[in-house]
Amino acid sequence: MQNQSGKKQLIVITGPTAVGKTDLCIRLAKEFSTVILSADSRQFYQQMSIGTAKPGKEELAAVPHYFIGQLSIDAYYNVSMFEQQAMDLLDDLFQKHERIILTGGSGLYIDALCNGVDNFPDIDPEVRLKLKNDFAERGIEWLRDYLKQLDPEYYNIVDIHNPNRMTRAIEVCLATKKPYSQQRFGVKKTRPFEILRIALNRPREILFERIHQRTNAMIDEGLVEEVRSLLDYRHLNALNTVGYKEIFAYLDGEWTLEQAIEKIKTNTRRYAKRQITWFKRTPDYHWMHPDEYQNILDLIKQTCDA
RNA sequence: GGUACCAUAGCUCAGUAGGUAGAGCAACGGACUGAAAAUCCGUGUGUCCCUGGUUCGAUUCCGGGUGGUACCA
Repeated sequence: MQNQSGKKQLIVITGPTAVGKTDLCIRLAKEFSTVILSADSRQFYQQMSIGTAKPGKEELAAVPHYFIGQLSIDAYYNVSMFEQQAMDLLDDLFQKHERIILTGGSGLYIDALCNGVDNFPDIDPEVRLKLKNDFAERGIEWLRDYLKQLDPEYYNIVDIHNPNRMTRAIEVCLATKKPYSQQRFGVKKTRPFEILRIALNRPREILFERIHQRTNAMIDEGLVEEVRSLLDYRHLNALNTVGYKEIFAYLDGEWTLEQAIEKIKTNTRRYAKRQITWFKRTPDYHWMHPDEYQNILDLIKQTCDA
């Protein structure tokens, strides 16, 4: 079953939201009697199920899943923690499996596991909070000036319209007392396993139709109630999420339910577009249609049995 | 059936004192290293309903047609 190098294989199955990743992965996992790791930054949260289109009970029972619902809604989490935990877990799981499936739509998380991310110290949450407040009070010019002073090199390449990017750089500078740009290496880490990257896609029109249908299904399954039960946590980052923020606006009386549903569909379409843009820049992806099961199977076997 | 008003981008609409047109939303393209379903940047994609007339030139003015809306019958 192993390839020439004797390495195990991580099969990455990604693609835009609603393309059909879950169904395909369940089928593949059964075929290879293996397990599924999720790289979906919102399905991590225990209390977010309907709105994140988590795999259903039957699916979770059929194949062991990891990184689904392992976090409480108020837990802090980041991509570096994911990299570490997933690497540790893979180390263990590859003892028993030749192939393991990684699926999900969070491109940053997938890339962190495949390529690694640079090492930065943990940042005191108070620092970020203070920067956030200062920015709200003093505006983006202040943020720019601050960054320019701490790290002129990064200032020159950063998107100076993007507060999140600049805030991140500043907090690293403050925590390390060194410019952020001098700690960004972007070196690709080598992994002790082979990685096969597959990106699923469908004609745009069809994808959008699926988003439309799936959003309606979420409402039928009780999305409004799920969101209502999370009202106390609405300020948390985890809930700054398509499908949740729109329903909050409905519960606030800002939009009708119909308006909120339309907004969810629109924002989901945009999210799907951003995902596709992200995946396109990694040339390793084999772009496949989710229905090409045999071709996907052949690709996996070919890569591994070669 | 009559009268009035309307017909411009995917949608809602603005505009052109006659020189082939522009906003919002949608859409499309892009960026991305601990917030990533986040955050941010860029792009107008058009038989100006059809058809005659006037004019060097009509989306714009005039006539007719078609469709829609409102009111009157």
